[in-house]
Amino acid sequence: MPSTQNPYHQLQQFISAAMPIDDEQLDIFCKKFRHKTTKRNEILLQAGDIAPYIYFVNSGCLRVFMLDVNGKESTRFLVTEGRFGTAFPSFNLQEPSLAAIQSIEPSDVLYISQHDFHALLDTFPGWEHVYRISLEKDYIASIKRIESLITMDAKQRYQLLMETSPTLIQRLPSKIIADYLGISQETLSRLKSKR
Amino acid sequence: MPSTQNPYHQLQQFISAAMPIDDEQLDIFCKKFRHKTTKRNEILLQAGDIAPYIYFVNSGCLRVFMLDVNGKESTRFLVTEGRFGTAFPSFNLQEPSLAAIQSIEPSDVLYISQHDFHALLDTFPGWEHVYRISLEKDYIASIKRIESLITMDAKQRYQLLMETSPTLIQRLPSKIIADYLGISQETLSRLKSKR
DNA sequence: GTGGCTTATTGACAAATGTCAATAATTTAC
DNA sequence: GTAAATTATTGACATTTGTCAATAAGCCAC
Repeated sequence: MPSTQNPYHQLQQFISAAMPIDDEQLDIFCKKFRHKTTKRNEILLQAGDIAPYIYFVNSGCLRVFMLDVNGKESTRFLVTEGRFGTAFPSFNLQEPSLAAIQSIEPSDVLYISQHDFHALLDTFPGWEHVYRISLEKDYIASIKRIESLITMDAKQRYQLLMETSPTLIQRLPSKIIADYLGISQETLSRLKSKR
Repeated sequence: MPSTQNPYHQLQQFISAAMPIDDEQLDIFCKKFRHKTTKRNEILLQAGDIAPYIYFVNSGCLRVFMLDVNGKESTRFLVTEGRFGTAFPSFNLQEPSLAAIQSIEPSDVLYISQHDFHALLDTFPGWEHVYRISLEKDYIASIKRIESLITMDAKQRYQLLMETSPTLIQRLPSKIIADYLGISQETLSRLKSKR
């Protein structure tokens, strides 16, 4: 696994594929990120705190989830290898987060503070462009999720997820898949058994 | 109503408040947009077509909605005065749209092609920044909508909408509010009567 | 490897929401 | 202003999904 040798390898690939940048600048860019490995189920952000960091996942999986007063969890977002993720409303607006962040697998991540992240936008002319494109993609993904939630029933949403992200379903415990789909664990279990 | 005198007035306000720009440049910017008034229920984009335009609403209200095989409509997005809106995935990726766009009130709008819109990003240095900030806001709004859909029941979602957008509820037919909340018209009617 | 904890499955039932139909109220178009 | 169309409400019932509980299966830590 490359990340054990150079934790910045994947981020370097990501950035240099997205915008023209020379090696020296790329190094300066990446060094703004710090490196961390996490344990299974480690909490990276408590609900109620202000999200200080955005993460880039080298390996593993982060989960952004909410916990209601009855203890019911709802997974808002899942972040796997090669992707950025955080509790976005909190990170962006620097207000207390409704959601917590947890690494559901032992993970290898880079992270950068909100201040440094925004400083990159000023320092690297191409970065605002790359970030904007990335926002467009994330926004489209969230629109598609809204569509599925308002137009599909539980079974259709599960089938859609099987088509679009079969690896997620294999990889994650089904209680988390159920949370993500907005249905109960029992309903998901029944969907799976009844064809 | 200012828009009857100068249809660009509101867009000028919007842009000059968001980025430093002199009057001449502002004029060049705004003239990339064309002006149109719509009739009630006029369809601006058919589902299946590629969204050519993004709209800026001077007055009235646009609705981005999906229609399933059984004729059930689901409202994905509502766009009111002073806001940009389109069938975003289609406009951005230039692929056929799952959603249609309709002006549910007689409306006064500006519109610009995808090509011209992106050309503005190159021509006006500040515009990429303003657009990025706007994307962040829209993305956050969509995350909050996902949260409400996966954590709240119909009554809670309706109460939330009453708190955050009371004017929308007054202004739009309740069948559209119901579509937007992802519930049936009858369920919404019952929620309203039962306190 | 074993014990203990977490997760998954299944059943019985309850609650929420949808569907269909009939009627009432409202709005629109002319 | 009036007729026609659309929208809203309400009832009866069906369906979906959730909840609780019991058990089974899987997995993790030591």
